[in-house]
Amino acid sequence: MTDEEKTYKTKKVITIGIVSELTGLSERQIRYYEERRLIFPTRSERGTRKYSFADVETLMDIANQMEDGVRTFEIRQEMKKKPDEQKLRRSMIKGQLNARFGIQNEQRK
Amino acid sequence: MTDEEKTYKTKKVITIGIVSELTGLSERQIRYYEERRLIFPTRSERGTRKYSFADVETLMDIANQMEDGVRTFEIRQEMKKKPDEQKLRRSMIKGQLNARFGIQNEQRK
DNA sequence: CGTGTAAGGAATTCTGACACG
DNA sequence: CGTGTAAGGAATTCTGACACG
Repeated sequence: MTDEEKTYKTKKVITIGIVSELTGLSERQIRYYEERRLIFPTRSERGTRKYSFADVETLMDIANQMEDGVRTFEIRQEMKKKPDEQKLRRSMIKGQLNARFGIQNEQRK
Repeated sequence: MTDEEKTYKTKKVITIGIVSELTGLSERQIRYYEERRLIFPTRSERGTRKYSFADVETLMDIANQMEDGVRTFEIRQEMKKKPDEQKLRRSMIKGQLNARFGIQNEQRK
């Protein structure tokens, strides 16, 4: 993945209405998952939420887990354990990887 | 580039206000370039324009050319000649590539 | 707990037009 | 030709709250 492609995935440019279309979730649900600290959109200058494709994917994952009866609290716990894109990115920014690339993103436990 | 990454680049999910922030162009300019048939956003159900990252890049290219005094008419001509991402994509959809990958995207003629 | 809804306001987007040049 | 702007309407988004459970 080049830097440009990485940007496409993580740049926050999608408004909540389109995220709703993309995920099938209601805006209410999307805002609630933010309140529960499962996703972290940025804000535009006037305060509208902006999401990335990575956020959209996280939301679809959340939706699947909610269907299975998982609680938001539990989903948050699980996200802490599994290094996902967000955490991977964070460590990349810290410049402390380059060596370990074996981190996996298991779909089902 | 995987299919997913391709989607990130070409999926139309960005509203005109954010495109304006990203490119530094006014909404008026962006709509005008569409009128001049240089970009082709899709529309949401209620009619708001949606752009892709590829569109944003095209717009930045257009902005550069406009600065150099190139007319919209001439930019359109040039886009016809040079196979850019959009055309490449089109031929990929047709399934008729896989063999030729030497198409270049010259920055300056 | 997770989500729907009505409420009111603020910001967004749209179109067609006039303006300058 | 390319772009700014005022105009009016329609759609979007935001927050805090009540509701059910």
